[in-house]
Amino acid sequence: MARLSDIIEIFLKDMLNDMHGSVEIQRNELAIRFNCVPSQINYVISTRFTNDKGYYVESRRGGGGCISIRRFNIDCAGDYLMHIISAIGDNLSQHTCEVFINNFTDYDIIAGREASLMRAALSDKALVEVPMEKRDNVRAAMLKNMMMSLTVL
Amino acid sequence: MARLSDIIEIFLKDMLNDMHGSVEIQRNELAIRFNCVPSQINYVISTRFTNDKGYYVESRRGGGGCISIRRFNIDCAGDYLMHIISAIGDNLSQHTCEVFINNFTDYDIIAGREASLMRAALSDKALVEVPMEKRDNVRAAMLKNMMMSLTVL
DNA sequence: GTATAATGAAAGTCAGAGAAAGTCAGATGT
DNA sequence: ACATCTGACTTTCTCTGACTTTCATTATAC
Repeated sequence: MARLSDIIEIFLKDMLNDMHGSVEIQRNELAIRFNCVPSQINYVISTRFTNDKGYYVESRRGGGGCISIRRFNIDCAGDYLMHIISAIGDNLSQHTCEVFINNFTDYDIIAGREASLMRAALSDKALVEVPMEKRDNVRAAMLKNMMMSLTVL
Repeated sequence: MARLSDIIEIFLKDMLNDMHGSVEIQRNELAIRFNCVPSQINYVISTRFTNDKGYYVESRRGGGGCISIRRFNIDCAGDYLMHIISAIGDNLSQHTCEVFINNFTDYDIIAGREASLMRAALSDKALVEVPMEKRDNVRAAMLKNMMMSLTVL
């Protein structure tokens, strides 16, 4: 929507695509371009370009400082998947699942319909009959299992 | 007669028709337009745009937040799917799921990868933590939910 | 000439304000 | 009785500004 954060996020992601997954920006410059306070840039980065969304961010302060954003290179989807699978713990909230699934689509590991299927399977609605205290546990097992099934194909 | 909820319901459904089954609204804006409290919108949505009436509702809070309503696509692959969905009972063994999934692939309703995702999600392995007596029940809910999600896009 | 101090130009942090939507119990209407 | 409506309160997300930290460059001291 008209959220500044979303606009900046898209701007940076487009930039990343153009630059093959690695950009360097100046915080103040970007803030001026989008007519906001510099710390807004930090907000966008810390909410949208986190480590577990597949980004690596570095920065340098002082004169001529800058922020560099790199996207993990996942040319081998299988490796990435295995990495994720092992990183998934034993409990996953519906919300955390969403984050994972969105990443997978961002990285073209799964298609839109596949994402809907996964969301549908993992939703609280589908799992309503599973006792609360087991639900996040079941979700973790399901997500792992589903991701596994993709590495085989 | 002419209850506000009905008026808002009709308004939203007209909007859905105009927008090919998918709208985004702002709760407060709508409340102002109909001169009611914002929570009235929640009431309308929760009573009229439920999942089993064929709608998907999502929302985002915070500045620039919104509510999005999508209608299942009942005409395309929909009729057949809806038929299938209603044919699925309340209990499904892993084996029965297999049969369904194989049928879906045979009739080109789902692709190969989609089938493996579904098998993975519905397998006994993924659902091992779900108590035995609930498992077939959960499976039915999951399969229905997954098939539903396909009718949207 | 080298070492240190001062200056300025970045980026970082964090708490708080603001802007939505969600919840729920109770009042009201039919 | 049941559906509808309201308002107070909660939660989540976004945005801002004051203040801090870090770095590079330039000026000063020896």
